[in-house]
Formats: sequence, structure tokens, C-alpha cells
Amino acid sequence: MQSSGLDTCVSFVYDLSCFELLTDEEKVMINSNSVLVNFKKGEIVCKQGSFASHIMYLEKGLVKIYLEGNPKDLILTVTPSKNLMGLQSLFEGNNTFLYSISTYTEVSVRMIDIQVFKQLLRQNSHFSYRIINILNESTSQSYGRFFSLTHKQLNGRLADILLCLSRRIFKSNSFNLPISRSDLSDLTSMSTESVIRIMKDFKDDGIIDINNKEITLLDLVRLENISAKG
Amino acid sequence: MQSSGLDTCVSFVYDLSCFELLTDEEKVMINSNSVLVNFKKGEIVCKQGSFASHIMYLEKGLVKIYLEGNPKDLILTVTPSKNLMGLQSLFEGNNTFLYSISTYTEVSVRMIDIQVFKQLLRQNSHFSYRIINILNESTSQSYGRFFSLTHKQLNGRLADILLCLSRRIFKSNSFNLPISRSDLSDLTSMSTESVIRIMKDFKDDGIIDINNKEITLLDLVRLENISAKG
DNA sequence: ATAAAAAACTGAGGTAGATCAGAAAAAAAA
DNA sequence: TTTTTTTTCTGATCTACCTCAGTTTTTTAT
Repeated sequence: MQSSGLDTCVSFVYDLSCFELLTDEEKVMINSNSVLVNFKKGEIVCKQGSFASHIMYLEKGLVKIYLEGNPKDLILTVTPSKNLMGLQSLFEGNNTFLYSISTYTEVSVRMIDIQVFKQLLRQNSHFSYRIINILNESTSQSYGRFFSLTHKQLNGRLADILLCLSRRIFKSNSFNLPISRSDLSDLTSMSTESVIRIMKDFKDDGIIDINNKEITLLDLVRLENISAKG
Repeated sequence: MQSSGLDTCVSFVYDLSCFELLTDEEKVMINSNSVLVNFKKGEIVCKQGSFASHIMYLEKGLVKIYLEGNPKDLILTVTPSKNLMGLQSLFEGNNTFLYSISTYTEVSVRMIDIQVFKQLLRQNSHFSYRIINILNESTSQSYGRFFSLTHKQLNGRLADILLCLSRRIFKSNSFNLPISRSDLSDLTSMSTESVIRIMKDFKDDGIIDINNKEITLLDLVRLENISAKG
């Protein structure tokens, strides 16, 4: 199967922040040109194709970043707090969001004026170097998922996602999933019914345990094996 | 089907260069820390997972950038000359190539020392801003392909690739394809047999014409329709 | 607490597309 | 040119997965 050295994870997790690289003056500039917006569970933070006037920093909560499709969306990443969102809209000749974002929980987002953000990138090369790092780590993960979704079958894809959620988002083998089966299907590019069936198979085989929304990964070795074999 | 506003193209085409943003001094730095390497058709330029000591600039020729899989690869992009390659390896904690690159034609690649490149990014923010632009345009295209490969059926995927090759790489409705059916299958994530069958269908329907390696897109409207409907 | 709506689940059947095996054609080598 | 190798093509079969239609459970609203 190969290409498994790649990180198939769904989330940006650059614990590395970027704002500490700004000067005090620049931090003030961010603060005075941004607003904090709160969202309830299930709300839309930004809409694919709409005008991208802000870079967003997720201060609190969990969101999905997704491409809208008919009838099914493609979830690019599930993203936890302390992450920048909308960075990919930073290129000249484009002024729209490449994707939509909606919330799984209550969420606080700092909306930073995109012109100010661009200004900072142009004047502070350490800041922009860090942003390059962040973008590339995200791209690296995206490639992993790309391979997973196009080259693995259902079991492998679901194993990938479960491992990723456990490691990257919840950082525990046992976690409470605020993500519906239908969203899992958008994450793995399969039908909702298939998600359910395979989850049941995994449970019957003792690989995971499911209690309502509570998922526990019991046999990581086998799960990784399924991921690797595709 | 939606998400068709996204560019499903296979190639980076930022005609925008980046080197003109360097000072004369910095240009000298690049020149004295890079070498030009020539490759024959079919040779491997860099290997996924190996140590990424260079950023590569494709001066001449056509290459494919791909994730290695067993048994089938996933071609991320077909890339023509005047493009940077290997940029995605620019993040700390990673020092390997995320993908392999091999040549479709005779190729000249300028190999730029990665430390020098990083140095330039850190010291010249206009340069790094441009690199961010380039990375984001590439990511934007990558998302388009991601959606295409995971949410469209065979016809739509092949239509996407044909349109893209025509527009972005060869810039003509008629072009000589140096890419085998097998590589087209790695581009579209389908079997080689399916590529052949659908190409024949398109030909029978008068949508394209095939003479040996010479491909002509006859009916762009219908082709785009097939792309849009998935 | 009860009703309504949404999500989770299950089974039967259908199909898009892969796989396999082999033929024809083209390209490369001798 | 002739032979060998690679690529392209074709048809038959098979299967992984989707779709559909319905039931049960959970969540939300009243």
C-alpha cells in the first residue's frame, strides 16, 4: 500500500503558534484589526466561494473544514482550537474562501483583517516563514488523506480516521465523538451506511468499543494494520 | 456536484516567478549554491521519503509529481517548466520529500540548497510572501483534484484531466500526449482499462479525437458538462 | 412527559468499476 | 528487417460498495 509514512490525519496540529513571532507593535496591530466572534454548535463560520475578508484563528472549539458537494461534502479537516483557518485564501488573484467551515461545538473565532495579515507577512519574514511551515504541514497531511481516500478501501479509510481523531484531536484512546456518522462518511468519502457497518464490524472484532457517542480504540495494532493494508 | 468552481487542474502554473524579488546579492547566493542537473526521459528526480536537501526549480521539461503506492501510484500533479518543486518539504521537523518526481521528457532541474533557500525566506519577506502565494495556489488546485477524485465518477474525472492538460499544460485543444494510459490512470485514480474504455467512448461520441498520441478536444462544451455532472 | 424529528441501524438488491486473461498494435531492440 | 517488449485495446466475470426502503434508537422540541 505504501505512502503510509504520510500523515493521514485530518487536522492541522501545529502546536507551534505564530503570533509570538510578532513585535509588540504588530501584536497591537492584530488586536486592533480583529474581532472575536462566537458561534453556537452547528453554525457556519464561513462559506466556500464567499469573499475572504478575514483570516480566522480558532480560539476555542472544534470545527470541520469542508468542500461543498452535491449531494455529499468532502471534509478536508477536523480542526481543534489554536489553529489558523482560511490561510489558503492568501493568494493574489483570489479573494474567496476555498472551503466552508462549520462548528461541532461552541466556538470562538478571532477574525483578523486579511489586509493587515498580508501586511504582517510582507513586513515580518520570520512570521511569514512560520506561516510557510504551517501551510506545508497542512499540505503534508492533506496529501496523506488524499492517498487514503483514493487508494484505500473502506476499512482502511475508517481506520485512518479513527486513529487520527484519537491521536490528533482528542489525544486519547477513548473519546466522545461530537461527529455524526454522516460526517464520518464525508470524512472518509463513503456512504453513511458503510460507516455504520464497518464500525459495527470493528466492534464485533474487538478492535473498538462504542457506547453511544463514546468511542474507545481497543486494539491499536490491528487498527494500524488495517490502515496499512488499505 | 458543486465544488466545480475549484480548479481541478493537475499542474502548478504560477507564471509568476519568485526569483525577481531577490536582491542581486541574493541571486548570486542562489547561483553559487545551486547546480543544474539534466535528466533523460523516464528518470527519477527525487524519491519520496529520501532526504530533502534541495528545493528544485524545473527549468526545462515535463515531470510528474506523485505519491508512491502499491500497486498504484497517485499522481499529484503534472508539472511543466518554470515551476518550483519540493517546496512542501519546507517545514521544520520534516526533512524528507513528501513525494517522488520523475520525468516525461528530457528535463533540466536547478537544485537549490535547502538551507540557503530557507535563509532567503527568513531574510526577504517579499520573497517568502510570494512563496506563500505559490503554495496556496498549488493547494487550491490540489483541493480541486481531491474533490474530483473522491466525488466524481470515471467520466467526470477523465474529463477533468483532459481539460486541465489542454488548458494548463499544453495550452491548446490539440496536443501530443507524452503520458501513457497507465499514467492517466494514476492521475485519475482508476484502472488503466477504464481510461482506455472512456477515451474510446469520448472518441465514439465525437467529444475528442485520438490519433496515436495526438489528442484533440473537439467538443469543449460537452466535456465541461461531463466534468460538472461528475 | 410526550410528541416530533433526527440520527443510527439493518437487510436486500443493484451497479459502477476493478480484475483477469488474452489479442492487437506500437515501440524498442537486435 | 525481424524479434522482443511494451503499450493499447477488448470482452467476460466478479465484487466492493452504494442505493433504497424500512425499523429502531436517540435527541430535540413542545
